[in-house]
Amino acid sequence: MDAFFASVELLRYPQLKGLPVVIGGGRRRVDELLRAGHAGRDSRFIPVADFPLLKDYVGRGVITTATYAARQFGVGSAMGLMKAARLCPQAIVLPVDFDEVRRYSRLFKSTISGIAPVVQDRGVDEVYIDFTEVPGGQREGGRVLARLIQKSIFEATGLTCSIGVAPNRLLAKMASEFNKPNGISVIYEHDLQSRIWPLACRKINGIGPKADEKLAQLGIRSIGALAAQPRALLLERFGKASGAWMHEVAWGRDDSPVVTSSEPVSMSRETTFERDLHAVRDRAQLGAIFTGLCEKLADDLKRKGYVAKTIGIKLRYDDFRIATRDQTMASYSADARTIRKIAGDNLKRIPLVKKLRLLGVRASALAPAGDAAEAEKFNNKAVEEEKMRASAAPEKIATGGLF
DNA sequence: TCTGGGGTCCTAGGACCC
DNA sequence: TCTGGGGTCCTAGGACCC
Repeated sequence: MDAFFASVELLRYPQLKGLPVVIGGGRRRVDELLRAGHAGRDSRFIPVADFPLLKDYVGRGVITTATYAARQFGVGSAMGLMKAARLCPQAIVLPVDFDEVRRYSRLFKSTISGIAPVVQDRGVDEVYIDFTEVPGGQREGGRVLARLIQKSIFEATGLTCSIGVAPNRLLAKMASEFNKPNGISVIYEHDLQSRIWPLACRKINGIGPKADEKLAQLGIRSIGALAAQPRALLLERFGKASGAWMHEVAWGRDDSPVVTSSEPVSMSRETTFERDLHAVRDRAQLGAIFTGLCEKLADDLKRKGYVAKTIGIKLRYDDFRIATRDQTMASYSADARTIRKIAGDNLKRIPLVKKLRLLGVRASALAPAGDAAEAEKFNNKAVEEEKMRASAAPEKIATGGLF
């Protein structure tokens, strides 16, 4: 989806069309700003630089999405809002409306599923679609179906998207960037040299800043240059798995399937404080935040019908370093007090000398709530049986084992 | 002027088991 | 004086993605 979060807001406020708008986490909501002295104007649309309480409003937020008009000024995703305000003082900042975003997300995804059922979720604003078995999916190399999907999404939501069509997911993802916004691009296998190889390595989904830097140090800047490397060199520099993968993707090869459903691996809640907190001096405040996170996490688990066996915590110090601690419990749980207890134990295992910036709680080793109850019963039964065996034949335990 | 929140996957070492 | 070869599970950290 094109500039998804921002586009959703433009549906609501069409008068903002063409203006630089950025969506990001503001700490103060619009109604608070009204009270703060903007009653005479429509405070929703006051340029960011005009806020007397700019810092309070944007806080430590970052940009989730910027409209294309805002991108002209060099602002973009993941940039701090304070920095964005300097680069583009006339930008209008709106908070993220997650409910609305999720609503449109469901809407565009169900529109796609109605046309092409093999769809893989890739977050709120992105999917992979398998055209292979869709009637007409091969016409004009997939362009006809892509056009139909684009049109149907626009009719259902009023939102535009960009579609890349290719023989595999890797190339389709890159192709989707070629013609933004509201574009379609079709890539064939024989386009590899002319259209993929000139691109920067960073354009490969899976090569991030670290790998890119390492490649640059080896003088490898384009995908073509990467493809030209001896496989052995990549294996040596990036390890067996990553090296082999890099070689494959540079040659446009990817046989990963479009996966239509999957079980969640973890759920988490985390929050960055308005100011850095000290473990001792701000103990009470920290404790309340911590408990709140555990309660939210327990809620999430219950609402989605999962229980967890492992509870983890994460904290970020004022110097941005991260520490995590995990603990696996004897049984599954989605209970807020249990989570709080285990998370608290985890926290005690981390030295808290520096100030903290972020605190998070994570549940992993998940199981569907019903299954886990069954598994638990089974486990208890197994444990009981083991005890029975042990008491029935203690000498076997004593001599034990193979020898 | 700093730098969100929610995820997945991988690696590497250690405990423990057969 | 010298100590295998599997396997699984757990933990901590890190890269990467939307």
